[in-house]
Amino acid sequence: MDEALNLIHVGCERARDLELSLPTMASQPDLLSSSCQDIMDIFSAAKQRIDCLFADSLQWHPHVQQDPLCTSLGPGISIPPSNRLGGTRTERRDEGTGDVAMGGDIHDIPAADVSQGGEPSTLSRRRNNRRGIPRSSDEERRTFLVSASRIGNPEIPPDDGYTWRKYGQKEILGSRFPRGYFRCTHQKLYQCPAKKLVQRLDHDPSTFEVTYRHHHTCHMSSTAPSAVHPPSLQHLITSQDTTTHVLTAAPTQASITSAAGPSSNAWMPTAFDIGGMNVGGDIAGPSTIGDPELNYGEGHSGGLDPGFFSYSEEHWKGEDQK
DNA sequence: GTCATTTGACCAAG
DNA sequence: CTTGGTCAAATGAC
Repeated sequence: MDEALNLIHVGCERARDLELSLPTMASQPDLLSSSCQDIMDIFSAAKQRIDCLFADSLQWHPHVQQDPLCTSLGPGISIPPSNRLGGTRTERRDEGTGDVAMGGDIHDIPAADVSQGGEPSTLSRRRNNRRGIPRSSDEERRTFLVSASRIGNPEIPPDDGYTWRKYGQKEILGSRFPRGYFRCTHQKLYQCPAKKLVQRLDHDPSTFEVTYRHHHTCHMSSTAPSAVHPPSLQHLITSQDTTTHVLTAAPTQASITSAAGPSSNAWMPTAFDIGGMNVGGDIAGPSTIGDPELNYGEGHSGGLDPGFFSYSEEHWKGEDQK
């Protein structure tokens, strides 16, 4: 891991140098291009090392990188579909579902499809409705820890570029904070199945556990309003049977919908998404580090905040020591 | 009027 | 029976 970290260090330094040199290099596209290539190569090498470590620690097979189910999060971060926090019955049950087809195997039943029968009363109709998800489903889940404390209000988790509509909130056993349930705002319009569950951590209220289910399909539509401005990667933690990806992102205004109202829970996030597994960052702005690996998702360019790494490294080390 | 949030009830799985 | 996930009526904001 040290080797990967060193590479990331070097890459960050190069990126910073590039940033400082931008005014002068702007007129030298060749130099600019080669500098970008250098940085890409460095991060790419770091990614490979981290991937290898990941594969080893999780006993993944080498094919994991080619596995379309293992979606790249950027340099060094790949998430298997079966990745999730352990502990709950649901999560345990989902173990070993890494081969589940992603995206195509949607188990959620759209509301429009749920109603059956003729003209039942409200009560009977609701009784006939299939409530709750089949927890034994093999649906894909991806869990991340999202720190909201780096930029902006730590009470408000970062934006992920998607717009979410809250459809439920529930007290979870053993948790001080309720879990919020969100679905893509465009679920109906574009039959977008993406959902996310957001829960604040007991021991670290500034961190949110965000679980994504299914992928966004709404942004595939040319008319879909969803714009992806994924967050920058913060770091990841691997522990025992749990691999949790920790990210941080700058909060933005764009897609915060559920927290808008005065009656909303201040902490409850609406958007920070890797629902489409699009992770990168809008912090870096135009100076995107253009590794092909960083082109997360469907045509959304990603960027990494040069400053993010220095932060994440400290964080990483701290977590590694645990 | 439209859209989003809140919240109690419902449902399936364990 | 317990629990997590979802539905949908009620409510509020714009």
